[in-house]
Amino acid sequence: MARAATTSDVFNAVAEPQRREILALLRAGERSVTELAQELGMTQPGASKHLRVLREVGLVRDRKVGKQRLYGLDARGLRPVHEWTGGFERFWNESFDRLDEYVRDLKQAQQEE
Amino acid sequence: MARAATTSDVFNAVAEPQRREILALLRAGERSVTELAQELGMTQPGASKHLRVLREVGLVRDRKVGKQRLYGLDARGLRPVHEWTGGFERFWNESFDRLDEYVRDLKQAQQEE
DNA sequence: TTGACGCATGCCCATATGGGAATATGATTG
DNA sequence: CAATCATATTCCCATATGGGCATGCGTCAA
Repeated sequence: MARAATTSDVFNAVAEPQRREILALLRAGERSVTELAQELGMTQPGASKHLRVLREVGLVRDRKVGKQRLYGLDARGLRPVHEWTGGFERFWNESFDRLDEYVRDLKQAQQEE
Repeated sequence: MARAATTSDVFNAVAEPQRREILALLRAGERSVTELAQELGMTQPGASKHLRVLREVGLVRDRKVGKQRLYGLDARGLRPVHEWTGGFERFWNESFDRLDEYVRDLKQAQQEE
């Protein structure tokens, strides 16, 4: 099968560093493709492609303004990701005396291999 | 270049649905590879491969117990993902009267295309 | 030592990139 | 209509899967 299509869900769309940069930049407001490309140091086609992915999963919206196309953030799709990871919060906050002990045991066990 | 290696960072590792299932299941406690495979309906090699990815990005720890290998959750790596998405919280919570209006404008603009 | 069991790997395949370059598409202006 | 600007697409390539299957490897029991 190969990997899931990056356009299939938000998790995949956000797995790409440059796309995360785009989203971060769009927090400051709408941008045209060229502006995005310049500010993030990518080519215009490159920006377009990433924007397409983001658009298809609904993380950005585009709007035509003259011959430009302004892209804006629609972060609602990130909420599921935030909530999913949030479901693990108690695990990374777990009292470290227990976690550290656990990790220590692991290392010891591995040394004994 | 092709896509970034899934073992390169947590975002990629978590982009795979089955790997998210594994992590979710491990919240209930350590599991052997076979147990995981059975409970999630995947083959043993399949489980092993996903576990390897998770291990390489540090989301799980393994421990030898007899001829079994117990995998346990180490969710600390998920924190950056949670925080990154958290940086968009105010955008998805943004007063919907404004967002809805924005979206409405977008749709209208698109119909006029 | 020989099996049997539990996992990890290696192979092969089909698929989905992400990047670069060239080009098609759309829209605006003269 | 022609020229130009802003984007989107298309090709082509190298790479990284994820899945299925067979197999190697380490461990424990008889």
